[in-house]
Amino acid sequence: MNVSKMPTLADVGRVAGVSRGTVSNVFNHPDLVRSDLRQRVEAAARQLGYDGPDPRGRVLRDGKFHAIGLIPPGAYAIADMIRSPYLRELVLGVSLACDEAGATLSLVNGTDETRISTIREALVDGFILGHSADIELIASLRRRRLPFVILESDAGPDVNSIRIDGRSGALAAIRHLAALGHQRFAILSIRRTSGPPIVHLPGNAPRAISAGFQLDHERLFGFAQGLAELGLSIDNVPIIETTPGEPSAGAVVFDRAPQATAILTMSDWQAITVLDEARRRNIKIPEHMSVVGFDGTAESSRTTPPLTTVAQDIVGKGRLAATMVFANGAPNQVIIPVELLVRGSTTRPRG
Amino acid sequence: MNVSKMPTLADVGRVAGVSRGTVSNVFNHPDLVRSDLRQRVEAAARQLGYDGPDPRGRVLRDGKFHAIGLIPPGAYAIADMIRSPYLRELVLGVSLACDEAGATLSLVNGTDETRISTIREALVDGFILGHSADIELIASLRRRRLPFVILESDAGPDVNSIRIDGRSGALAAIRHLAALGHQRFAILSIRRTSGPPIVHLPGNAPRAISAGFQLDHERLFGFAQGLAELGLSIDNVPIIETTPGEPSAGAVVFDRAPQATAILTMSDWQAITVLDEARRRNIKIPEHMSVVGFDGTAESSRTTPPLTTVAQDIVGKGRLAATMVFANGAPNQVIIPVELLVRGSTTRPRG
DNA sequence: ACAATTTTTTGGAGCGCTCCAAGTTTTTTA
DNA sequence: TAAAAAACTTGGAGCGCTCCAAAAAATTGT
Repeated sequence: MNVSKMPTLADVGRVAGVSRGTVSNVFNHPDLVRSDLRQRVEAAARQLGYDGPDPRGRVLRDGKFHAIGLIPPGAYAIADMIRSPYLRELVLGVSLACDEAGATLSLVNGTDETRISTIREALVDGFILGHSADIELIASLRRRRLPFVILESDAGPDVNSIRIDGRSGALAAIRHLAALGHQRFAILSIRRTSGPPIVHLPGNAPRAISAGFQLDHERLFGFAQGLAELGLSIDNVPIIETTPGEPSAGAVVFDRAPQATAILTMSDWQAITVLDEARRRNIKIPEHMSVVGFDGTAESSRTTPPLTTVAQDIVGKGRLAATMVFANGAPNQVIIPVELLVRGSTTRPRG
Repeated sequence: MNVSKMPTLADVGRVAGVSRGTVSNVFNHPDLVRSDLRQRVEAAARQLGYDGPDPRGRVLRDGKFHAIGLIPPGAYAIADMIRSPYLRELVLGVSLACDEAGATLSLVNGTDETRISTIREALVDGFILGHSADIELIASLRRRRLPFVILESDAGPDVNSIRIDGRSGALAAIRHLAALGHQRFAILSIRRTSGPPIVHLPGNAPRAISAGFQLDHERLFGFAQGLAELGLSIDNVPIIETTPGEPSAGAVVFDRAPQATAILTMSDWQAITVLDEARRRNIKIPEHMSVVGFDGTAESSRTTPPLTTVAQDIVGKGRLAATMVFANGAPNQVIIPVELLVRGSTTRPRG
């Protein structure tokens, strides 16, 4: 369309009768330029339709993009980012820190296959990596030699990571249910790969629930500990792995674990699907079934009934992650505390 | 941290004993390079820890960022992007098109004040502008001479825009309610500035509802037309302007327009707040009150009851917008059709 | 009025890359 | 085997910018 080349600093300088450097100063350090010259330059810029230094040149010269890349977990790229209440708040936190730092937030897209090349070419100064941190991804991040932070996945002492204390949270959830008198549980865990829910019922020993995220393992460990305090074994608790956002998660748990009086989940998102399914089946929550979420998202307080959930400061986590990337300091592993919010979705079991 | 400079094409060339150009070819046009040389170069790259051409250099040379900037409407920047069901689907659509084009999606942040400078400096090849297209913003987009598309706001024949046929949608909504026998309506419109809901009751003439978005005006026009067909004037219908996401929208409409039997909204998001408030007040939807949403978001089908709503292809709109930016062709104004989805939130009025 | 000091302006260097015309080597053809 | 054709490699140019040391201009002090 626009065949006419964009004017450059040099063009403006030529028209104003000053050097490139002075024009640059007018835009970047106006206080260094005498005011009459400054006005001449500004007039020339206006005349040429020059709107300030082109970011392309600046990028090369400064070596900085002033942008941060957010790599979503899982295979669904930005779709999940949008659909998951947890990820939404995370994005919000990251974006707030970016705002404050005058940086831009780039959503790094692509499937598992293209993601590595995307990482190599993304126009960012650092990355925040969602919770599916596989070896190859981390290797490619290292090669790029940019600061990065991994969430909910500990990649060792030489890598920045931020995690919640998922184990304590899970433990607190079980203790809360135990105190209410629950004895029969079901757990909704996260399936890493796509596909229908995977159902692990007691007796299907040995149960291979090792393919998930580190996030799950930690929480399952907490559940196991809590169950042990009750004299129960997690091996006798049905565990159902569902893909994030899988709408049938609720249906599967009601169908396959009908004896449970309380359902523990890995996210508010999952818990919400359970609530939805319960409504569909006319199962009253919490009277017929207690449900515990995870994350403490804004959504969790708006459901009917409001969710009892293991809350974390998600926005703060996103903020902190971005801040760590910007700071680019020594590797650090942060653990964020969690808090069990007891709300309306849990009560004593019937009967 | 990393004091050692990153290796460059030239460094790799030096080690491999070839020229810069050949190394560049190895990474960008490997078929042009004899295989023995290619392997030598690859070995040298590996040895130096060179992970491919630095995007910074490429940006300047190619003049392209391969990225698109999404400027959210309103003052809340990315927060709204995350909270609004409509914007979420829009982001999804844009991101899908970006994926296909191998481009990155940048969320252009900043408040109204900083947005102009952000536009000047964003590392993108074009913009998609949410529905709050003010003159100054458009002027600054023009100055940058990058392709851009405006959504839900017609800025004239020399600017790309995509809009839904909001008037027809609004008309269809009224006709549907009229066919059910409704006579008394209330309208939830969108307040452009922040603050509590603004209530326009009949009699408060002249009603100054002119400060909103073009989006609203069109729909209000459609409502007015439909009301006229019923022999009614929109001047006798309460109109309440609420900020997007305002949780009290529902409360205000029930308090201030108690005589209505049907509530028309500008978004599913608003309609959902009405549903929430109704539940809180034990007002049965649709038995006690009919509610119509706008947008046809995924959320609208999951509410209880599912929303009757004026649906548009939001994901497709985002996709199209991105495609138009990438194509950078002659200015074009697209109007997307809408479809009234009649679901559970509307029925004949009581009595 | 002139030197010393301060303020302002200049233009070379270089950020890392890719294109491309020209040069070099290898392969094919007669 | 030499010339013609094809395949491959080279390195200069230049993308637009900002830094910075040095030059130039303006101001101050005596």
